[in-house]
Amino acid sequence: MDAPHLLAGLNDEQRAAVSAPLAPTLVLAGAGSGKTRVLTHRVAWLVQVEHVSPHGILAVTFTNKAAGEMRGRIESMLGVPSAPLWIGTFHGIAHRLLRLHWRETNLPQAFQIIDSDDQLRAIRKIIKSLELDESRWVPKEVMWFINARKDEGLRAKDLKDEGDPNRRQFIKLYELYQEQCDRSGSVDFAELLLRAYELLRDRPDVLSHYRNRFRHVLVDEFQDTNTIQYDWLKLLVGPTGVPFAVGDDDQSIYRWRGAKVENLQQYRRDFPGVQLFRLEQNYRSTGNILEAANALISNNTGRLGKNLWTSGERGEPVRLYAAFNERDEADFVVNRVRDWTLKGGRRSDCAILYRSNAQSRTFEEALLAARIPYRVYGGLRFFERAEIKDALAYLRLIFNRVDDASFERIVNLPARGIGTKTLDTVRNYARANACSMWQAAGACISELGNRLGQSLHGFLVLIEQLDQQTRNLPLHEQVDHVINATGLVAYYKQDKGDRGEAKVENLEELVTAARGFEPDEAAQMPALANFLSHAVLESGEDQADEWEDGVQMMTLHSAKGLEFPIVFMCGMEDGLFPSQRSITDVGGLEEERRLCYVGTTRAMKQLFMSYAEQRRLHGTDTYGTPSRFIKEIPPEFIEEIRPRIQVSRPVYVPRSSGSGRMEEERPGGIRLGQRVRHQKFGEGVVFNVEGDGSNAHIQINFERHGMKTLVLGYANLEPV
DNA sequence: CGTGGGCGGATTTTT
DNA sequence: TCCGCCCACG
Repeated sequence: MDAPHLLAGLNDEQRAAVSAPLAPTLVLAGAGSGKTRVLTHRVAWLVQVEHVSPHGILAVTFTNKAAGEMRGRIESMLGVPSAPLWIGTFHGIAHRLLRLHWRETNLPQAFQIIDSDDQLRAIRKIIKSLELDESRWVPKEVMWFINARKDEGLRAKDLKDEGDPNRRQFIKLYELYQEQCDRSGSVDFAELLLRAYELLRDRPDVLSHYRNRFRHVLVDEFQDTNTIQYDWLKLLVGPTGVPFAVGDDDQSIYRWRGAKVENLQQYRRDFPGVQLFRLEQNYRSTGNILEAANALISNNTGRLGKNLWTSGERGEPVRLYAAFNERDEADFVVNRVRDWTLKGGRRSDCAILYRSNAQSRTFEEALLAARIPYRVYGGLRFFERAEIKDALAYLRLIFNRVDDASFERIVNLPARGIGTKTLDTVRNYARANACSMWQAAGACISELGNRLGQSLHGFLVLIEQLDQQTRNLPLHEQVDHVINATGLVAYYKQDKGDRGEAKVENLEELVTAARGFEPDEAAQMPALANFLSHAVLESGEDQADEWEDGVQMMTLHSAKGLEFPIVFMCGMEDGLFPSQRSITDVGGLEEERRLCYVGTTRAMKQLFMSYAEQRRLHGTDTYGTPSRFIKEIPPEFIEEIRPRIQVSRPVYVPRSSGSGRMEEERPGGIRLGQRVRHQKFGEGVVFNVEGDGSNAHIQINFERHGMKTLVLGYANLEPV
């Protein structure tokens, strides 16, 4: 039993994990320790050394990107197509199971996946139809409630209201929403997982079939699994399966959406004697960066324990910049990018990481002004665009008439004289008769007036015709026909300027996407249905231009799994990062710290951290203190580029651009943070100053009277 | 039926 | 400040 090429180039720990005996395994893989390598080599090992049939291997990831990467690497390693292996995301695998077993899970064969946007619309519609106040029953919160329960494996009937009328209403909404989904054959993301779990739980025949088939189950990013995903895995693996889990408790940053780091511990309990491997040698970052990261994360409690090390050089210290405000911070970053590119570096070697998307704007402006190309991750993706979703809605309705959400979306798009009144009639009929909008529309035509009835009838005929005309066409011609015959293309052509043009281009791109689409043979379904599911499950590339060499900008969350020679971690201020909302609870704070750890370990050669003393947030100036995470990094790893001069700075009068760094003291020595006394309001703290000289407006937080804005010249303030 | 102004809200994101 | 949503108006 040897396959030297499979173990060549691996370190001892990696080799041990790859060639581990066929028993439950856990690989704790630190950042940059070659986790994906171990996973892919393990698959190759199973096939080539242990002679496991690829047919018996299931590999699960969280993102399509990770799944695609793994598939590619495995194919090139095995030298054969990886089709017999099941490699996919949790949702993708669950989807495949449901397609194969729709009968056993009481789904219509034509069931459609809906994305969170559609889900929110559906929930909003239900809240409206109950005539509930949307400000009290916030659709987003209801959605969050439903998804969180599904992620815990709970149906509405499993929930008790505990005498809480609020909770009772939420449960009711959950129930109604699910009924609505079942009626229209829609399955949301959480439902995919829950149904797939119930399928295995309730159907012993199905369960034993898959247990026999998939003896080897490999899971990536195990720390990100939620309850239902873990329960599903456990069920599938059963007493005889061989699970191989890879994860890093220090990189668990999705607790807020149901991920349970505890699953790592639970796994060790559920599979006693699990073989544990630690990958601690880091191949990515310099010594300084690594030690800074280690020091930071050591502040967390309950870690499984792991210390990254590198045999590489110490490298440069972490550089810390105390910016004056967010524009100064952006200028600083731009200048460092310039330094790098002047030395011949690529712009795409540089990554600007921030806590929240809103922070990207300042950097975009600065980069734009400096004419440095950049790419922002996290925008709208292809299949999420309105025009694409419109076209898909037509296709979905053609495929599945009872899809009410799609019906409502396009019944009057482009406008064909079907207004609120007509729709109300149809909706009422549908509700009264517990039928679909489609059926209701057919029944309502006669009772509507001549004109309205005609319009509605026209729509029904249109859909029927499209179905007839396109039924036997290849997928891309089907799409092409639909976007033209419905008038969608013509409709968007009218849109003013570039926007209309871009939308039409996108619609044409949809045809191209359909042409290049390769159906999933295993799922045994019509190409159109397969394409529609694909569109939801893989919402497509970001809109940004990939081909251009640009500075990369993204949130800390989306940076996970990536690496860059130069990393800027910006907005390192308490309240921003860690975010205000997480500061009050320990678990939240520890998760933010892990996020900081993730950011830190993205850097290969240089890491810059910056914070702004003054920042415009939600339209008002705020004054922050440096993030507590900065203080958790021992000073020997940090070099301050411009040390802060004093704790409470003299008031600064902003000049026209962020370049000015002049500091002025105001008459009367008023500084931010200064305690002052006012004749009428008593004592308070200077919170903000805007404007010049004695005309300046000062915002003071008074102890007894709260926040007041006063004019300096008249306020007669006395420093305390 | 489409647009503009007023209003409230404002982490993180994948599927 | 900025964005998205709702309603009122043309």
